[in-house]
Amino acid sequence: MSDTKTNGRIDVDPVAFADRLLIWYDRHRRAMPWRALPGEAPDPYRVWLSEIMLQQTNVATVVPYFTRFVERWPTVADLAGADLDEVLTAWAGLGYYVRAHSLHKCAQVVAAGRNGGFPVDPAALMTLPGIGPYSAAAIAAIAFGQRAAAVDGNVERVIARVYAVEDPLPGVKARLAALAGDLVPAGRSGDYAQALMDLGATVCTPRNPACTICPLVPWCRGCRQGCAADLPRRAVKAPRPIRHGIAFWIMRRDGAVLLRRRPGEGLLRGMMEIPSTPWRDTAWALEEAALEAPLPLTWRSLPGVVRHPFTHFHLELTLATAKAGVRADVRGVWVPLAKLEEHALPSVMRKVVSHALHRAY
DNA sequence: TACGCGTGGCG
DNA sequence: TCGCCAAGCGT
Repeated sequence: MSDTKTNGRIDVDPVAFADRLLIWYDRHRRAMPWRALPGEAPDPYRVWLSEIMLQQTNVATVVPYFTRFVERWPTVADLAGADLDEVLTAWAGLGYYVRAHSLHKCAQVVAAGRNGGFPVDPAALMTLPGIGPYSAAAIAAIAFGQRAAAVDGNVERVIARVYAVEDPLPGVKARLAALAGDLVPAGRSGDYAQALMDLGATVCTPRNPACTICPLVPWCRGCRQGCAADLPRRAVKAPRPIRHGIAFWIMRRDGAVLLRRRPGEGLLRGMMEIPSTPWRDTAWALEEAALEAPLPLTWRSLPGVVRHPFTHFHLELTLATAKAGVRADVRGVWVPLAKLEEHALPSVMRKVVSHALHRAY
């Protein structure tokens, strides 16, 4: 037996656990643009940038964004010197846009600091915008070799299975973090953090975990009990309501379309949008919606609906279109069709553009 | 503590 | 098609 039950708690030997995991990691290490090669010193700027982008976001999605960012802004000082709107435009499509605001702010704080570099320990990192408990620990471990437990969704899942924790998330978060903290080895902290996350992403997956090839099987109570795939348990979530709106696709005679910037707080903060009615629980009639339009024009409904799922509601947008004169005076910015990509349009608004272009004529 | 905050992939 | 889930943070 590799573990013993004591006081209802499984006792895992941390040294053997970490050794086995690191051997697996050395064999299966996946190259990623922000990862240093073995023996190479990591770049804290790239580690930080990747960790912010990877918050609730898959590796495959992040890679092209990360590459564009470091090509355009190779150092934290470069990023600090960029305009916020440039950063928002480069971030467009990645989601959770408050991260882009925090990223820019954090770069400015760090670049203006005494040594122009990132702080080294988790507590100091936590004081920076956009860096919470997970990111602070991950950056400290990966960039600076500190012994810190980076506990993300992957690690929570692995730990819940190893210890067969039946209590549901999010209530059990603190306990999982404590268990994870007890297992962090003294050496190779960065490799250990990345190994545990890689294992969660590729072997100890949410559904159909590959227990037959898992290096942690000797210690995994969830696997032995056959309940690994059911863990971690989660509290039931409230159903997402549907909200409705009408978006106004306004084409000027010279071929430009009206965009406007969303407020600096709330959903899609600071991003550009096709103007629309407020998004509410009931559908809009066109005559009623016209009162919310940026200009008093003659509207025509386009067939079809643009659907987009947000975290806490589903949006259904229909489109109304109209033509405006070149002298139309309105709050917003007129953008030629060919230049829409140069603006910070979130995915839902790209869907609106696509829908309008396919249905308008 | 619980909620607001995007998007894409997968079964 | 749909619900779940992802290298979470801020309030």
